[in-house]
Amino acid sequence: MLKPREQVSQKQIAAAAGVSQATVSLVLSGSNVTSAETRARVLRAAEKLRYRPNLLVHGIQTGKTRTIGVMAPPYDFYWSEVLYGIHDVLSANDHVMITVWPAHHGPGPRRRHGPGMDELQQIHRLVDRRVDGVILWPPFASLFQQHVQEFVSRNLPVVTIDHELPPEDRADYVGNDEQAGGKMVAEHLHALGHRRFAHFAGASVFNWATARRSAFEDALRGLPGTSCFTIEGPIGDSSPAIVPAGQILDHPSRPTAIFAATDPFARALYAAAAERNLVIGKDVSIVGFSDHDFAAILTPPLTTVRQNGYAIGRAAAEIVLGRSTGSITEIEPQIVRMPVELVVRQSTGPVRND
Amino acid sequence: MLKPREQVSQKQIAAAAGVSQATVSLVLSGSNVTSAETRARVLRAAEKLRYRPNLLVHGIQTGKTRTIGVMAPPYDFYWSEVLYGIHDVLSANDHVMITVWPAHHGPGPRRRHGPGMDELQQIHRLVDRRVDGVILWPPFASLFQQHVQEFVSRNLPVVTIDHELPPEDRADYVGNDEQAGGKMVAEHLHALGHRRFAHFAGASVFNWATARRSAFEDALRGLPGTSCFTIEGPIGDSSPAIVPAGQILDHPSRPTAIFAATDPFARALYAAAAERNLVIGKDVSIVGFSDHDFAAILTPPLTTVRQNGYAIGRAAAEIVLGRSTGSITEIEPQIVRMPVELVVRQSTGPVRND
DNA sequence: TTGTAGGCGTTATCAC
DNA sequence: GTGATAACGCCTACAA
Repeated sequence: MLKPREQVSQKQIAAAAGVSQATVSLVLSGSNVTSAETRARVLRAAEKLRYRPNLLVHGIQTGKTRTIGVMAPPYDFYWSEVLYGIHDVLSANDHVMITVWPAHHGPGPRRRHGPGMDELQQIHRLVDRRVDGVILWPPFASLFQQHVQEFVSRNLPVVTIDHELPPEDRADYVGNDEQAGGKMVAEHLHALGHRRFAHFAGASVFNWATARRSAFEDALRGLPGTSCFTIEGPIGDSSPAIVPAGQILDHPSRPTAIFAATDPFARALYAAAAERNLVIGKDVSIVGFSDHDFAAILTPPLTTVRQNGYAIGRAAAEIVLGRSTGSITEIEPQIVRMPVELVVRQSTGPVRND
Repeated sequence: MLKPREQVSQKQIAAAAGVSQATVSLVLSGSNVTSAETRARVLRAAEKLRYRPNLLVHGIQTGKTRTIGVMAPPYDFYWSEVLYGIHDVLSANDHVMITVWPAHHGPGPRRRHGPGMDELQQIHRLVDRRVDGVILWPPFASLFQQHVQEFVSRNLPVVTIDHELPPEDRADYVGNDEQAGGKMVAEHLHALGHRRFAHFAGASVFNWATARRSAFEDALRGLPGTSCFTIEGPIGDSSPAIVPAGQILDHPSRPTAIFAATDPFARALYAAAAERNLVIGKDVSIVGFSDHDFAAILTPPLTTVRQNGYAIGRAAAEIVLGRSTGSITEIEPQIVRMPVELVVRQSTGPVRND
């Protein structure tokens, strides 16, 4: 067996203070049963040796590691905000997070031993370290739904963000109010006089995408004289979203207003519009979703639906912690839908009478 | 003591397979000393019970948790790339990272019990979980240098990114070749005919900022007929960098070319220039540093120095792992300077003859 | 080939 | 007021 790094243990403090290890434990855990002088000697020795408790031990004893697994990368501005939210709540509750993701874009061949093998390994890294719960982002939750059972079957609390799993999966959910968002967009554009719409939808494997889509389409159906077609974009936005973006603009009955399911999709529309010499906000109005950091920088600045990633992250962390500590006891999945807000900028304008 | 969550242990497998726990351990560790049938029975039982090893135990036994502490937030595009790089190397080596940061921007009063208290707590969260090493970003390393001793004095390998600590701190270092970057910028602008320069410097508490600055200033000193003044910007870019940006543009001998120490600073210059009706790339040339995701979106697209955050992250992770596993034995700090690359876009142009 | 026993760092229970 | 001792899950001599 490997030699453990020299570590200061209670045993050494005991030796230094001339008491038993059990006494050291008592003193350090703050109990009042020891004599003042013993206590002082022990504390002094502990400080001098720079003792720090071993949470691994505490973990195997109590079954709680005060550690949460987070399967969500700093994918973009929104997800970084989500991570900040999770982090801050965990920190405030003396917890910590282990972050694991699918591999990014390393050099060399991407070895996979079958679909989802990476993800299964990552799950096991979390389980083997006995995390108290996990938080998942949509690509994980939707693409690897079977893997979620690895957690649930071990009674590990699971919270998904922006992707609601079926109730039998026993996962809590925190997301944005997609319903309200889609509706806001429809009403905003309609109020500007638009009647011919298009929706540049997110991949239908994602709950948020289908929710956003149906909310928008449903709202339009309630508004007389409107028409709308929908084109689905790629999964992830590294893929060439410009192709479907072009298809939308080249559509026989070109829409005067387009609702892009994400800000990056909106960006693809900007590029496609530029190629066709269409002026955004005049020839065609565009709305995004998320209010990414770049949304306000685009020319023209993008009208979009602001999601509060930070609040989402906080809510998710609060739920895992609640499950882990037992302060949340309901068996039914908890559902949180965070309000969103329409941020009107210059990419939307009144319809042109042509 | 709290009741541990029902967990599948080797004991239970032993009971199910009708052997001793030690035998289970032998089989699961892959040794060949057991009979084929015992082995099969044990493995079957383990699988049925969905056994997973407990790395906490392994950690207290071997002193290695296969976990690295990362004190670097997904602060912006560059730092997210760094995190991806760290993550991928760790994953490939069956390690995992715990990410801790200073608190973000939570609601309510930000309670601090003294300077750097948050950070000390975060450090202890890592130490108490017995991480095998840590990676630090500049604000941490520069602002809390004394805290670094909390790690070093416990023989924990420390790698800093973009901020080189003095050798006595025994921390390895990975950063960008600031020297080369600053020089590239000076030469690029000089070649375009510029002679009156300004540098919008990063806060001097940061190594990268002073390195960038002196590289630029030194290079200019070698180019005849040039002049340059420098104004230092705020720490972090949430602060109003627009004020010093304006000072630069309002300077009595207004520079025709400005080197901003960071892309966000360049952005502040864009805003200040717009207020003054200066056309960027014509009236004034601007260069940034980092090649953030927004650099190419700005109008005009920003000329900047590209740093390879992903490679930086990978290098840092490789060094901590090397230190932790003992494959790196040198006592002197390891130093890695990653090459950078000038990305010329439209924010720089030939000097105007006015 | 398999089982017993000691130990890793800590907490909690029980004597003393 | 303090010190043995068992227990947590696992590994590893060593014994059978």
